[in-house]
Amino acid sequence: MTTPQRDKARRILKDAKLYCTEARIAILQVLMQAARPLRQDQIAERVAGFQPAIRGRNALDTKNALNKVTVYRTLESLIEVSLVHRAFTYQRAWHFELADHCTEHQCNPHFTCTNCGVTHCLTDILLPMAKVSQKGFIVNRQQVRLEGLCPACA
Amino acid sequence: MTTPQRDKARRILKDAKLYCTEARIAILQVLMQAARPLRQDQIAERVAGFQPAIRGRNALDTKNALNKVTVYRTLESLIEVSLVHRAFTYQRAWHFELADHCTEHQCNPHFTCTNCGVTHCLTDILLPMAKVSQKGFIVNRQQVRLEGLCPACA
DNA sequence: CAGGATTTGCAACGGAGTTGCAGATTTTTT
DNA sequence: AAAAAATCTGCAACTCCGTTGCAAATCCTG
Repeated sequence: MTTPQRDKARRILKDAKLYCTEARIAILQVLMQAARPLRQDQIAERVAGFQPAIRGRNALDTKNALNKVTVYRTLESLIEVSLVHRAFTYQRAWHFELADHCTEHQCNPHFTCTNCGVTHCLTDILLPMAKVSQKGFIVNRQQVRLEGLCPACA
Repeated sequence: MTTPQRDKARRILKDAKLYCTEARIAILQVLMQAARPLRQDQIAERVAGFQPAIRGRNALDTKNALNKVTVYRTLESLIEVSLVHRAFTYQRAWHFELADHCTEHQCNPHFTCTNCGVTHCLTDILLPMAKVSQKGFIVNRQQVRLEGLCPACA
């Protein structure tokens, strides 16, 4: 099975010097298609819906799902090579997204709707970096979290 | 036992229409004395060191400590009346501080040292509120998280 | 395609937040 | 001041999620 997107995922992984495993390819594709940061379980869920069956011990499983530990470690490896990063939300579980529009230093604000709970990455804003005048602090990273109502719930 | 600070704590609780319990008084005092956001266990630890013994089932306990559930619910009640709020850190456990310098809408950035792990509330800065131009988002709250090296570790 | 390097799944653990409930405290009423 | 009502506290037990150990499966390289 080969599709343009799948090939792209493979290339990305190759460039990052990571094994091209089905799990990584699938998760990367899910993130490429995602419009917003996703939780691990949401990622697993979407992977399960994928066409090319993930070959693994449970390949024949109707759900075709990845183990949560696998998702966890896969994301870990993707984060390590800076392809993915954790979004910074009001919710308890971590959210993940491609590190596309963001630098290590600063990334777009993450907005969480207090009504529906969905988190969005607001790619059109970037707050200025904080200028810390207090003695001796060295800031390496800044993240902004917003809370309110999303268009659908407002 | 009565001290100015203790009396102040009582008054605050009274004004907030909360029962003046030993747990609330003690925790409020700990937060008033704290220079930075604290985790629940840190709060419990400090309460345990307090002079006026917390009268409770375990009053004679050498540790004179509060149950974590009590700390949890006490903080919850203090948050509900806006006396306290959760700081927004890079660590997994929540941190609490008096809602002194902050409004519900916007609070000072929280800085976490990547070396020693300590979190500070940088009271001298306030980033402008994000202007969300994306269609239809209503922002009610903004929080900023900073990461880097604190003066002691730099 | 064999063999070593990595990854995956399972099971089991860990930290931190939560809940139910009975008994203890605080406040209010009498 | 005592009794009643309202609220809190501690205990035990649970949930959610992230994390680790280890053996089996998969991926890459020669």
